[in-house]
Amino acid sequence: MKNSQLYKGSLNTIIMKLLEENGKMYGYEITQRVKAITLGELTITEGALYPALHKLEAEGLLDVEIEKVDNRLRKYYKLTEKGTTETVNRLAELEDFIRNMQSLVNPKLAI
Amino acid sequence: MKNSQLYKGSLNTIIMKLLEENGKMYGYEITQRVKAITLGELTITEGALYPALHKLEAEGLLDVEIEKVDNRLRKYYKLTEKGTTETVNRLAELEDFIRNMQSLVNPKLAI
DNA sequence: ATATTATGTATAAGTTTCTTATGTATATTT
DNA sequence: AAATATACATAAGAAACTTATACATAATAT
Repeated sequence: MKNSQLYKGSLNTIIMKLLEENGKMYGYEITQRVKAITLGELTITEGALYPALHKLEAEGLLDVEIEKVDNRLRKYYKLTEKGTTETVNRLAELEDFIRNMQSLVNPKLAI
Repeated sequence: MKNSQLYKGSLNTIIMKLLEENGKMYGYEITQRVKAITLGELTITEGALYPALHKLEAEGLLDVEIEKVDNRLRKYYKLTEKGTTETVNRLAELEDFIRNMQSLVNPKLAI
């Protein structure tokens, strides 16, 4: 909600990294996990999350598996083989991005 | 051009930081500086840069000053007082963003 | 000499990613 | 009984970008 513009473009990478780490997760779980990890600073909205999950699935990067828990629906997502490969690339891109941003804003500490 | 989606949303912060550091710069100079600092990894396109500069000016964060050098036009931009204050906020947001992203992708190293 | 590249600014059309708002449904807490 | 939490979904609109195009001068390469 009050997230800065900076997060724009990073949602897919966040989702894929969490799935790589946890095997499988469902949408609501992802939102809660992100909120916990960032100490409430980053709130992923449903309007951003669900379309993103559907798109990653359509691209063949995620597989979905439906479960019913406590009479409520859950859609568990996990990385496909292609998704696992792509996650490696995305994380490398993220590291480059962070390094470049640090070079730009803190030239003294540039590696 | 081949920049990853991750850079989306970071252009304003980059521009403001460079202006804070260098006093005044013109558009083309900004693109070249960014390319140099990131070792060619980040290329800012004109289609992104000029509208961004115009918007920051319209918001009262930048002042512009036209000069003619070698018979060619240059528009030098510099931070207004308001822009200088806002730059401090943006850089703080960027640090939070980077910290949060590192927490997400590298939980072990979380601070 | 002339064609390409570099310098310098600008905008318009279209895409992607998000926000905001709304909708549906069940379980739990107040 | 009402509000909050859990769980998914989509549609309209905003914002930031990409891609393409346009104009103009200076420098370099063929």
